[in-house]
Amino acid sequence: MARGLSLRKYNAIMPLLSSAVRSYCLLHTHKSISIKGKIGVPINFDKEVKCLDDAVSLFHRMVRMKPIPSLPVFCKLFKTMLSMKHYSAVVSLFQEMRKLDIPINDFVLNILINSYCLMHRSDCAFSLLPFYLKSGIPFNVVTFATLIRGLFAEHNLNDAVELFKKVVRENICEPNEVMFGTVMNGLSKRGHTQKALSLLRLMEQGNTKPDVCDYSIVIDALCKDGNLDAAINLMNEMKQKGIPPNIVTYGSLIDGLRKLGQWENVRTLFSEMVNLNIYPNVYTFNMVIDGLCKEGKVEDAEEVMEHMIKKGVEPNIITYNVIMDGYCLRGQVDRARRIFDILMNKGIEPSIISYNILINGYCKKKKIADAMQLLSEISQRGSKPNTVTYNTILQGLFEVGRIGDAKQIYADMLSVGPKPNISTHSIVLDGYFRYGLVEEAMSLFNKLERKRENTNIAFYTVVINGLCKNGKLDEAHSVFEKLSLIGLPPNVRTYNTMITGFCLQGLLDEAKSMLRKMEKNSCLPDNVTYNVFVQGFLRWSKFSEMRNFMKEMADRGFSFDSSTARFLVDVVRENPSVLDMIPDLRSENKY
DNA sequence: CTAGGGTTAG
Repeated sequence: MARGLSLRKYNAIMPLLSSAVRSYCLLHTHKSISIKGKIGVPINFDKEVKCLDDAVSLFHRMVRMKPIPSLPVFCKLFKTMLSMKHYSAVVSLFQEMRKLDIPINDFVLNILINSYCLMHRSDCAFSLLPFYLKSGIPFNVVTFATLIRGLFAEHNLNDAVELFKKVVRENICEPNEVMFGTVMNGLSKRGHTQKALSLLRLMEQGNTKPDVCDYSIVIDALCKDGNLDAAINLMNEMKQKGIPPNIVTYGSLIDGLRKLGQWENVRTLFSEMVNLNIYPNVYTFNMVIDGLCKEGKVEDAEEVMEHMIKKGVEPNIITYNVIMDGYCLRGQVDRARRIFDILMNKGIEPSIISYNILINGYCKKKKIADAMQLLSEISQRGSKPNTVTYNTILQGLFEVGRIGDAKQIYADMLSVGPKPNISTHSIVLDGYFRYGLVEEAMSLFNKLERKRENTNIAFYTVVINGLCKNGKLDEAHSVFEKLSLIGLPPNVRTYNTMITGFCLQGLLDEAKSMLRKMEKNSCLPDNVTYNVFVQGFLRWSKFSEMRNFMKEMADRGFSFDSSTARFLVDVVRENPSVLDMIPDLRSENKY
C-alpha cells in the first residue's frame, strides 16, 4: 500500500535530510530564488474567486502579468482554492508554474504538500521531499506538521507517531506548539485521549510549553469522552498557568456539558465567558440553539437566533439546520419546511445536511412523496445526495412497506452510488426481516460477510433481531455466539435483542443466563433489559418470579416503560387476578 | 501582505 511506501521513501531520504536541513539554515538559498515582483493591481481574492473557474482564470491572468505577481500572491490564491476544496487543481496549477519556470519557494511547496495530504495522498506528499533538496528549498516544522496531519487523516497512526518521534529524535526541526497539537489531535480523534494527555504533560515538562490550542485539543477530547470533570480541571490548570481559555476552549466545554444535559453548568460557563469579555460566536450560539432544539424548545431556540442577530452574529446554514431538525424532532416538518424556504429566499445555500434533515422529517411523517420530491430537487439545485440521503429514503420506504421501491434504490446505490455503507446494509436487512423476507435477508447477509464488508455490532444486532422475530432463535443464537470470535463484543442492545428472543419463546432460563453473561462481561443491563424480562414473565405467567425481579428492578432505579405498561393493561384486562398475584403492581400507581 | 493545529448540525 501507498502508506507503507511513503514511510519507506521517507526513510530512504532521511539521512540526506538531516544534514541538508542543517546546511540549509546556513545557506538561505531560497531567498535568492524568490521573486520580488509586485502585483500592479491588488486582488481581492474573496470577491474575485468564487469558484474553481475564477481561480484558474485568475491564475492565468497572473502568470501573464509583467512583472509577475510575487509568490505570496500565488500562495494566497492557492489557499483560497484549498478552502474551496479544490485540492487537485492546486497540484495542476503548481505543475504549470513549474513548466513556466516560475521560481518556487518553501511556502508554495508546503501548500502543495498540504494539498496532497488533504487529498489523502500522503505518499505523493512524501515524494516531494527530495524535490525540496534538489531545489535547495528548506523544509521546516510546517512541512512535517503537515505530513503528520496527513498521515493521521489516512488513519495511519503508527507512521504519524513514528514520523513525529523521528523529527524529535533526529533533531530535524524543533517541534513547536502546532506540531505537538497536531499529534495530540490526531491521537485523541482516534480514541487515544490518554496518550494525548500524556503528551501534553510531557510538553509541560519540556521546552515547548503548551499553548491555548494544545490545552483546548485535550480538553475537547476529554469532553467528547464525557469526562467533564477532567476537562474542567484541565481548564482550571491552564488558567493557573496564566493561559486564559478562549472561545474555542469554552466551546468544547459547553458542547460537552449540553450533551450531558447539564444546562445549569452551561449557563455558568456562558456568563463566565461574557465576564471575561469573550463574546459567544456562531459556534457557541449554534450549540446552545441545538441543545434547546433537542429538548423540544424550538421557539426558545428561535428567540436565541433573533438575539444573536441583534448582537451582530449572523446565523449560518448550521443554525438553520439545527432549528429545522428541532421542528422535525417534534414532528412539525411543515414548520421545518418554512425555515427552509426562508433561508432559500435569503439566498443562503442549503447544505446536503439541510436536505437530509427535511427528507428525514418527511419520512418520519410517512410523507414519502414529499421526501422523494425533495430528493429530486437536490440535483436540480446543484447539490448532490449522499449516502445518508439515500439511507433516510430507504428507511422511509421500508417504513411504509414500499419494498420494491426500496430494493430499486438499493440496487441503484450499488451500481451508480452513492456507495452504500454499513448503515445502508443494516437498513435493508432490517427491512427484509420485517416483511418476512428471511431468505433474501440471509443471502444478503452471507454475501456481505463473504465480501468482508466492514461490519459493526449494530449490523449484527439487526440480523439477530431479524432471525429472532422470524422464529429462527437457534440461528440467531449461533450468530450471537460468533460475535466474540470476530472481535465484535455484543453491546447492551445486542443482549436485549437476544433476551427478547428467548423471552418470546418462553425460554426464560436462557434469558436469565444471558443476563448473567452480560453482567459477567461488564455490560450493564439498562431499562430495556428489565422491561423485556417483565414482559417475558407476564407473557408466560411467571408471577412469583416477576415479583422478585421487580424488587431488584426498583432497587436499581428502573421502572416500567410505555410498552410494558400497555402490555400490562392488556394482561390485566384479560385476567384481573394478576393484580392479586402481584400486589406490588397496585402501588405502581403510575399507570 | 504568503504555508501547518483546536469548538457546532442529519
